Amino acid sequence: MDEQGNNKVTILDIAKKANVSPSTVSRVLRGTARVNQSKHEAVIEAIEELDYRPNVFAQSLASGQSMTIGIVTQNLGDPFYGGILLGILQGLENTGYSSIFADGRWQLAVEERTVEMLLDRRVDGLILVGGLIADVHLQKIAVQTPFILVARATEKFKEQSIRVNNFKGAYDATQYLIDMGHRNIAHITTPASSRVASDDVTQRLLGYKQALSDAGIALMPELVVEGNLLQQSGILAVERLLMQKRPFSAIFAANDNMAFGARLALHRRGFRVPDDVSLIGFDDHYSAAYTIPPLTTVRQPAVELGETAAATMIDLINKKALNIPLFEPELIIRESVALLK
Amino acid sequence: MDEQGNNKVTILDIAKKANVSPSTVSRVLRGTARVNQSKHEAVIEAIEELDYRPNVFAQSLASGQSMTIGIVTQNLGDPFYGGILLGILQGLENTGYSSIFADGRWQLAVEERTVEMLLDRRVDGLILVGGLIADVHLQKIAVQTPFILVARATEKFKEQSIRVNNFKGAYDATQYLIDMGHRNIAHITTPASSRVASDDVTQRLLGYKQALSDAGIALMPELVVEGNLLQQSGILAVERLLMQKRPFSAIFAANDNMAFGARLALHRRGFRVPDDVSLIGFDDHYSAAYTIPPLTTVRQPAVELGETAAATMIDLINKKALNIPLFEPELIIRESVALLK
DNA sequence: CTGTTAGCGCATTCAT
DNA sequence: ATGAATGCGCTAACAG
Repeated sequence: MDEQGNNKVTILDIAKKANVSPSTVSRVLRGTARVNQSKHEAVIEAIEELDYRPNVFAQSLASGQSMTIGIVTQNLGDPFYGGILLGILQGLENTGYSSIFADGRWQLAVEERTVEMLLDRRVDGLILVGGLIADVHLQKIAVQTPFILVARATEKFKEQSIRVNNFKGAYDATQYLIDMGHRNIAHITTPASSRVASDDVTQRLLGYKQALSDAGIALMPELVVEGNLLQQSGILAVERLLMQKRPFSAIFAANDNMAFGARLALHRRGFRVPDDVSLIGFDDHYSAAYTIPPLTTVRQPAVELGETAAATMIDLINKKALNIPLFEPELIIRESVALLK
Repeated sequence: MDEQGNNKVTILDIAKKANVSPSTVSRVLRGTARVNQSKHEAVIEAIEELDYRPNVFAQSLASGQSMTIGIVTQNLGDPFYGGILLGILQGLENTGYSSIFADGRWQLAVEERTVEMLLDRRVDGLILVGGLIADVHLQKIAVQTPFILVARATEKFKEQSIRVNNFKGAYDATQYLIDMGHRNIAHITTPASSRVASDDVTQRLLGYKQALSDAGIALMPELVVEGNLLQQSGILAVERLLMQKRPFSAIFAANDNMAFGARLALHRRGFRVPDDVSLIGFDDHYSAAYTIPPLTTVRQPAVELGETAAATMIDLINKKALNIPLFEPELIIRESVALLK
């Protein structure tokens, strides 16, 4: 037991107290070499008694390793990303690595500055959750520090990306609507041009198309409208949909946010969900179960993604072989979809 | 312009290149003393050409300052907390300080470990966003590292807490319901016992009571029910409310999550919002505007809270006088409240 | 297995 | 104003 938090205890102090050399202390501390049992114990004891805490800076300076991994976020406050972050933190627990966060706010300039900062701090690895940084820039980073990509477009860096089977998720959602009797199914996606950061959305579009195709339903181009993943854009998308004469009985939105907006727009126009229009989102936003009606959606295993990212990061640092699974999303059936009469 | 990210450039390299001593380089780097104009320029130039990046560990080791402030969160993924974090990040921008995050997950043990980690990393300051750490523990921390409290109960540490006028927010919300003709107004709060971490909620309860009292409306104890701030508990609260015979025409929930749950429960029981029951929440959850109907709520200036926390932290480190304002929340009127016929 | 010797890269006296 | 010297606390060869 100790009383003062004022920690000026160094490795030297405990070396003296334990009657060994500093190096020996360092050895038991890092487990980097075998040490005589009695000395080992003496050191441990001294550490406890003096309440010794290693100076991280000295350690890093001497070893060249910072034992920290940098995490770049874009959406502090977003539930899905939050789940990923949580998973990363859990995955890093008891590994000896700590994490340092920085938020890019979905602004390229901020993100780049952020990464610079992390690199300056000599992080041993980088986990990018979402983000806009160009592949060429990533390539430069790669020569200096290993990185993992989560929830981000990944043509070039598949091997170091944690990926979800968005195609499958979208396919299942669409097929479910078809099974419920719907034929005229609208889809809210994002503009191809802005899909740089999320070919996820592209995969969802493809899944939608494939499901229609497999069911022998012709794709109606007018029923595919675009938004920007924010709620507001779901409203506009539905406005556009309604302005066309092309009828539809169901909407599959590429994410829950847009589904929320879509529902509000439908409501304003006097259409009831699911009585008049069935609705499915994507992400299982944590409000989805508490909306009226509760929203059918596709859940991505956010926490697992994060945990895998962390584990993979460590493997990468240790130059172990990587074997990243493709995660399967899950259709969560709730009351926003009705059988078409 | 440079091409290789491989940075082994030290202060010595640029000293040579600029024909000065390492100390001089350090001086221009830190601006710690006047340096001859020409040498100054030479150093700057060398730095640019060699793309020199100071080694943060060496700096910290030598100076004793880490230039980082630790941030303890509890709710990665929660929009309100996310706003605070964003504000902190913004407030720290261009101050020379960087931030290192850690999440306590609302688990005391995890939180304590987390703080230890941050302390080991010699953070110059600590910002605790929410959290359960006991006051006595905080007291111990205080002797070692200055800290700021945000969104957390704060009997003992008022001077270093960023606070919101929850009383006023709740008062305004309740009064609004009264103005709309409601007399039988239910309130969903949390159990007094679990309010350790959030006397905020207590303040909301008091504001509710005061508004009733000021309007000459007697408080109906049966109309005050308890939840745990999660959506699910809002459902249960309404169930309990409905089971009693005591009629009510409006509900003011201590947060939006519970309001969402309440609305779902009302819906299931066949009550419409706002036709049958008016509803107000608290927090301006970012889905609140997109629910059906859009939810009237009280907005806390999350980002500002964070910014203030950051600014205050820096003042604290520099031992400047603190002058923290009490933040005023704002009633956001939406369609979930109707005039009582 | 263990002690000794050098640094890691920078900030900071101390002289000059 | 500026260079030389010293040390921050620890790790990593190097001997023994």
